[in-house]
Amino acid sequence: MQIGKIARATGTKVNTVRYYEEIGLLKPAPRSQSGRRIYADADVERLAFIRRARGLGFSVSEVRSLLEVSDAPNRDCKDAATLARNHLRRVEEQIEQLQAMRQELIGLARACDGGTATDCGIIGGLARKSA
Amino acid sequence: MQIGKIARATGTKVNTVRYYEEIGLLKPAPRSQSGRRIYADADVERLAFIRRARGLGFSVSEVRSLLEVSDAPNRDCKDAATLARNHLRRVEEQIEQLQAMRQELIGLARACDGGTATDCGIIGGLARKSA
DNA sequence: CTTGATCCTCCAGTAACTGGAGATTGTAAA
DNA sequence: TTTACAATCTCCAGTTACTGGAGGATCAAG
Repeated sequence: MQIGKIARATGTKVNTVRYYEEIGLLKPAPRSQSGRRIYADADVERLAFIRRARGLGFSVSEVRSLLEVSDAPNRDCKDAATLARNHLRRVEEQIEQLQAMRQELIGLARACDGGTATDCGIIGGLARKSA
Repeated sequence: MQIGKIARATGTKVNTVRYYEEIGLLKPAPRSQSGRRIYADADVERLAFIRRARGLGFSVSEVRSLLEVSDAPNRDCKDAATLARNHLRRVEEQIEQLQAMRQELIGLARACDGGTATDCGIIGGLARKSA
């Protein structure tokens, strides 16, 4: 299949597929006579794997590591497990940060009574130390 | 005061202060004879405002708008309120997304029994559609 | 008079794509 | 057969919000 099809099959943009090849997540696809990339079913699976990992927030370099493990079936998966655990921790930290932001934003919004900027709790809250 | 001091006072890097000037969040600071930027107390407050807004996740362009409102004391603050509400919604969406990721990651991690890559629930979970 | 700390400007790099220009190639209808 | 249109190709610039560094001036202290 050509690039458009594998892109559609995995919910990826065509440019992104080429980008993944460029950075080595996908190996260079063989070409047709006219130079178009040709993909096999296995490539769809690999790309889907990449997309799922990215969708879970793994960085490209982490995905690279995950693919390495995946490509070596006999390999111990502890690297993958470590990656996943660390990533989970990061995600949880982000959640906490965002929840703190949320609380502050709610506080700010509550302090806004719809008057002028001087009286506005949002502007005022940002301007004073006790945000 | 010079740039190092205002930077320290607001927990900003020196380069970042210059960057904010470059993109117009701070107006060009007057210079000493030798060309060094000179700041007043009001600039500390403005920079602190910027930092707090950024810390709450507002984008630079949103901060720009918030500053505009803040700079026009008689202006109706509804633009600021709208910005804050929209931003709050974005933050909440992000929290939800991250929580979904978190659940999936926990599921993946649980499926890993520490064996080889072939049997690993992490690799397997990423490889199969039902992640 | 020489450190060492600050400051200056300019520029490149980060992450992970995304979009577009300009040129081919493939296909299908008129 | 021509003509149109879709899909592909390569290359390159732009996005966000900084961050870090090179290379060079300036300043205060000892």
